[in-house]
Amino acid sequence: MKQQLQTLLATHVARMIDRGELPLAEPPAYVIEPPRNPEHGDLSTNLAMVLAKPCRKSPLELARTIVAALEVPDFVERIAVAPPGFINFTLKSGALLDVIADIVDADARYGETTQGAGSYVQIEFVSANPTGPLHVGHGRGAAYGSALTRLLRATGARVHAEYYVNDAGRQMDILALSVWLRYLQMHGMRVDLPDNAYRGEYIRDIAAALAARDGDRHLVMPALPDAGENDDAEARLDAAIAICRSSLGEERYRAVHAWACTSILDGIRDDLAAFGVEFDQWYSERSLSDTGRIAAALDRLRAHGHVYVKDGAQWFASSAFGDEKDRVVIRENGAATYFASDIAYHAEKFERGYTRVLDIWGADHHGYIPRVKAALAALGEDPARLEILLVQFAALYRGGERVQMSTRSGEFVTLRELLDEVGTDAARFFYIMRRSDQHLDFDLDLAKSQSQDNPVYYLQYAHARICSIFRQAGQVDDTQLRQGVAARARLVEKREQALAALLGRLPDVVASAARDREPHQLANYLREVAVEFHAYYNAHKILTPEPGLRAARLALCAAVRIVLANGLRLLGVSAPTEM
RNA sequence: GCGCUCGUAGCUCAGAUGGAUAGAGUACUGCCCUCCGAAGGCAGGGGUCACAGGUUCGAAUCCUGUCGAGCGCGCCA
Repeated sequence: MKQQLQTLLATHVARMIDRGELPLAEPPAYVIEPPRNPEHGDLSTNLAMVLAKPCRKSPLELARTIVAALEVPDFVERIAVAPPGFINFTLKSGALLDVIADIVDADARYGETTQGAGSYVQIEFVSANPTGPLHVGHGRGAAYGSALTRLLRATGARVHAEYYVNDAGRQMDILALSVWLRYLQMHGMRVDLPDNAYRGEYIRDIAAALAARDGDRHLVMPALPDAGENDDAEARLDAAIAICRSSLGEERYRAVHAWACTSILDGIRDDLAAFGVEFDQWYSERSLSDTGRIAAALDRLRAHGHVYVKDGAQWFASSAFGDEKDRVVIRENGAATYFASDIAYHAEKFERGYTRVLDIWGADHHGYIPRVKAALAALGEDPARLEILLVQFAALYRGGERVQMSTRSGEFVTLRELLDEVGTDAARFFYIMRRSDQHLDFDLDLAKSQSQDNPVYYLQYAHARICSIFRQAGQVDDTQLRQGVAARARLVEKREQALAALLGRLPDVVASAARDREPHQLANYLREVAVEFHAYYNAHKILTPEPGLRAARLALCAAVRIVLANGLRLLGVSAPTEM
């Protein structure tokens, strides 16, 4: 109905433009949406007010002119003009209830649209360094990216979800060193772990598993440097890595390195699977250099004249493309920087032919955006095709105090711990119910000990309650459900009309949440549906003795259940039939 | 210092490409199970939308400034 009104108004406006009644070449941007106050009708448009300025007429007068020339569709009860110039449509009550038939017909597919059809989207998220288990900070990006993937697919888009694995670089060397030192300790050697190495308990587990697999094959006396040799802790760490490499030899070092990496990656995969997050591809950073993609990307930049040498290093002239300064891509020691990998990775993404590339990053990386966009521009690509979505890290609170987290020190709450405590459903919903680009205070005590208060239970309860009603009602087969749908005109109560109107919004909400990259819009909407349903349930008896009314109400309940189930599924939250 | 993101009820947050009387959860108070699930419902108080200007029919929303908060500014990843 909304769409019919949209086309009606659109053709009307087009006609006015053709006749020269409007001093415009293109139709203006107006909206048609349900007004906040239901007393103003079922749908409302600001068309006249938007036209007022270019027409130099009063919006009220303009609205009257438009309405007078508008033919009233058969599903509209009346059209009213209200100050300062709204045009309000009140639908016939039967028309509002038609959505129940649509919902029951579409069933699991209700909420899907075609606005994203033909688009091919790549979405990269989480991409946490495999140097330790995922913690609760990563959970937010995981929940967000996963929900967004589902939302985009619901609009008909093809979506390729990807995890970029940082399996190269210094962090991984530190990890390998940390595992090796624990391994040595396990074999009775008296070696110390540097403070800035990875000290989490999981390092011991990996070392133990390495010992179980390889025995004492990596048992070599290291020559660790004295603490006093160098004042800089990071430099001492690099020296330790060098000693680790030379002590083990390249082959054994690679074995330890690979073991550490895959061990942690396996854990991350398991955690994400338990969290309901799936990827189509795990893209290895190491593969970029192995396949020569980094060199190729830098060659492309060089060919365009955007790379120069200074102080022995190679620089990309990113400041010519809006970045605040130029960036090193090849260090003086000949090693490529992380940024160089990222250039190659994004160049490769663009070559794959996506209509849209989405990166979901922690907000602390926001300063990184200009240089990546600059690189794409320098490569001759359109940076606007890359959309970088920032997720603020959740600030953790325990006992009213902020929890400081550090992967290296091993002091953090893992995603796995969170899932064990509150479950996947509560955790996912907790993350998604707020805008992801805003700071989030994650109260662990609340999430863990008082999980009853978590809003997700409110939604799931509504779903379970409906399922319970159907159990009470006995066998309601497809034929009976259709009879109830056919009898929907019996639903004359205000709450029934309001509920039906609300259910009709799901496709719009899904489309809007996908378009704005804001899954929380759907979470808020579902809460509204649950509120409306619980209120309805308390006000009116569903299972009345009167068969026709009872069937109609059951049909409405079935529609609510479908909306809740579909919406929750898009957020990655289960819809239990009983709790 | 520069840049990015913000500032809405006691607390945590919504507010749909600017719309009609700014909402919810929570907390507090009082009601509602002989009746389909009380993990629920109903009712109540609580606001100078940080502050000051500007844009226009209309601003929490857009622009400028001030104050305040978080984050970022490496040949780290």
